[in-house]
Amino acid sequence: MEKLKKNRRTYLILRDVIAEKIASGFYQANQRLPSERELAEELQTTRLTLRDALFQLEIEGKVFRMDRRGWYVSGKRLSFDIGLDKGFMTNVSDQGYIPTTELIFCEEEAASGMLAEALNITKGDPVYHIQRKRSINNRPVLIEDIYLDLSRYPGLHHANLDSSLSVVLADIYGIKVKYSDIQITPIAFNDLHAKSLHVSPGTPGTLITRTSYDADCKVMEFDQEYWLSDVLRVELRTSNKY
Amino acid sequence: MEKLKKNRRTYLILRDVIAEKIASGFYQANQRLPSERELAEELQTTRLTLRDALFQLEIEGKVFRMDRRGWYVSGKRLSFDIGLDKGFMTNVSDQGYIPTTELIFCEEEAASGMLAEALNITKGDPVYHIQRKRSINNRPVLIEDIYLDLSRYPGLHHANLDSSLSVVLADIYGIKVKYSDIQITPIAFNDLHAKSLHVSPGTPGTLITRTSYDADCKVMEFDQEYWLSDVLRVELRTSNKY
DNA sequence: AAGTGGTCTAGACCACGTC
DNA sequence: ACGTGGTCTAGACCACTTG
Repeated sequence: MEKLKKNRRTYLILRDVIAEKIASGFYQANQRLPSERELAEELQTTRLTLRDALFQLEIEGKVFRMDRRGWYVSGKRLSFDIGLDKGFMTNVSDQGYIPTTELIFCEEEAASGMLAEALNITKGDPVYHIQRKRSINNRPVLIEDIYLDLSRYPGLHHANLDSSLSVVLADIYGIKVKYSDIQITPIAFNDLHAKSLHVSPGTPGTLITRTSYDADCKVMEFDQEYWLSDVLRVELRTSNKY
Repeated sequence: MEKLKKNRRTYLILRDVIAEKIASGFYQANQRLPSERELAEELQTTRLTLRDALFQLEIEGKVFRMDRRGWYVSGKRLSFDIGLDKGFMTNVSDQGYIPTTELIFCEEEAASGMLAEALNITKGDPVYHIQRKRSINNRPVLIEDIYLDLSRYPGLHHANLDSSLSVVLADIYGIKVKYSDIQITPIAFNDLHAKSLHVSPGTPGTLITRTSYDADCKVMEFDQEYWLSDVLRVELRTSNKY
């Protein structure tokens, strides 16, 4: 590797060099890259400049980090059709990946003002808060917070929450989603959520917020999904309004 | 400003200090922050660490950069309801901001393979390519590429493309959008698009791709919008499927 | 012309993951 | 215990924007 020019966007050149090695298959999907010090030496540059190049590739979704574990080559993005209510597990396995869900906690708590508004209840009312971590091929890719109006779902504590919640609500309570209001916001992971996903605080994320309504147009659940941006592509078809 | 501890995520502390000054109104929306060197001195740190803090705030959407011009405090995000086909101009002005559109170019070109597929025509067929830059309160926030099957829209060259394209298509050709297929993908700005928006290459962006269909379910247009992530929140309601 | 942000150098120590 | 990535220092020059 010959010496590159100084002070002239070296990191963009390095970015392209590494991107090319990924495109050509020299580095394979999900493979760990050599250590930063090795790569920097191989490319005749400093660690700092090399890291700039890797950050670029990270934002582009071509590599990802596991905090303090190293850099890995990203796989294909998950295509997430938000109009179908397919659920995470089905959606991921349909695309040939292995999904897993881990329940982090579920507990009763008093509704905050924001939650009360979202669930259309009174502040301080009991809500059921479920937090789950979901992975694709063993890589954690999203943290999900689900909030339910506890008075609507007596005995929910006993249900198995590792799989699809909508199946549970349909089977036990006979309640199905009619439609949902959804917000998609680009965000940065905060320190807590970042830690859960083994990434650095500030990693680019996509927050998908969903308020689901049942056949009576009553709020069924309020849901916040914090996705790592590089794994995701959202798809949808607008409804026909004519 | 007292001296902070070494080697201990100083930049996260600095991030919070600056975020607090923004939240408290000490720094107002759209105001330019002091120069990096000034801020670093004021906060008793190095420019590099200070920049780490600013990058964090950038990913969080709390500040933004104009390339080589400095750091600015972000305003409220634009809420973009993707189900309504309100159009950029109306949408922005409804939320109290001033929208502008600048035509960068429009030209006839031969369809690439990808385009031919999207427009359901044959590779090499003539397409009309329109590129526009759109701004909110004078800040450029998105680059838009529109592709049209030229054989469907004879004489399109003469139309005024500064305003709404859908209005043009409806008024002149009597064609209206029935539904659209949409993809939302987190991306990084490439060097070209970054330059157009006065941001650095690699700035986080959101690509919204839209294929619009008319009443006969024929493709009307294919559209790629490259948004700066920090200005945007996408909203939608899933269609009722029961 | 001055000042700014953008990039880069050549180191260093720390906390954590892995063995 | 070792190596890794994460963070930080104290500079420097360049390209560009602004006055």
